[in-house]
Amino acid sequence: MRLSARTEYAAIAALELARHWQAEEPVRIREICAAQGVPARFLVHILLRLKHAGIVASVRGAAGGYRLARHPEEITLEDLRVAIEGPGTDVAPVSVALGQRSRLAGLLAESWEAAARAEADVLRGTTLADLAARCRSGDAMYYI
Amino acid sequence: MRLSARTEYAAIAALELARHWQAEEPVRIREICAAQGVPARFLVHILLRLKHAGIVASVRGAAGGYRLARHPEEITLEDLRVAIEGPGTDVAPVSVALGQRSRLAGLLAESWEAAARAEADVLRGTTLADLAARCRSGDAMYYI
DNA sequence: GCACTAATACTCGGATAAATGCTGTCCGAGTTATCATGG
DNA sequence: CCATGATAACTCGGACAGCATTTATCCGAGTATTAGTGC
Repeated sequence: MRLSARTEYAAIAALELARHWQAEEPVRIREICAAQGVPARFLVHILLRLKHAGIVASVRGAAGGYRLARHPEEITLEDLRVAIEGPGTDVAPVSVALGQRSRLAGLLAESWEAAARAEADVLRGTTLADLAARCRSGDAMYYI
Repeated sequence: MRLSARTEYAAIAALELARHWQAEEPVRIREICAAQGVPARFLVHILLRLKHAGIVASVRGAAGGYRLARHPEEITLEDLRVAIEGPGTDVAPVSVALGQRSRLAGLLAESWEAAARAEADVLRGTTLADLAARCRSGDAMYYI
């Protein structure tokens, strides 16, 4: 239920990259950290994971940095979450295991997973493009 | 996103108690463990938390045990979750903290919390009575 | 048959320990742009 | 003006340490039922 700091940092960094989507030059880690207050040495490894997941692309060497590998509209918060935490995360491993022999535990496993699906659906509905747009135009409209 | 084993065990135990809701005598820990394969010494502390949360009532002494403190229809999976994990669990503490100064992080904090709310809503819609009923009558009807 | 005592079975709650994962740092290596220097 | 080499800036990736949380286990204490024992 609680997000790991890694995942949060990943989203912050990715959203920062989304803001610079139109720019030519890649964004350096130092810039992200300066703007958002994220520990730099830690962010390195996070961006590395995002790169391996195909969400982010990197440019090496001086004047290098990171940019989004796909259009911001095609990257959702759920993408970022599974990129960091891995897809193999069972929501309720104990219930699933016990559910092999106990009908009761099996029912619970289904319920937990239904809740997790609801959460994932919401995250899948939020793209980086949405957030970037709301970030620019003070999103007073969302607070009616 | 991943449930703690404690929470899963709590739900299993509570659902087992719900099945014996109509019985006079309380259910002993050993019976729950025998039926569901939960470590006994661990379940003691879990039931203690559920008791402090007012979800479960205990009868001390020989022939003692546990029973639900409320009607199974008035106990949801969300109740069990907050009883075990505590209500003070921020979903995205980092984003909330950074959101004080960064609009970007603030937007993310809202998004994470919206997803968490969706999940909590599903859990709030599932009562122990529901699950107990489905547990008795082989719930083939749910698999259309 | 009755009162009293001992044994038993259960809950209560804290202390403790091992395992695991999270968070963050450090360091060396690889890669590229930039700049200085010499021809 | 051009070529070459040094330097700086950045990414890559593993190793590692400190810390917190999780997952139990253990033990003593409290409480009520039950069985036994003596009168």
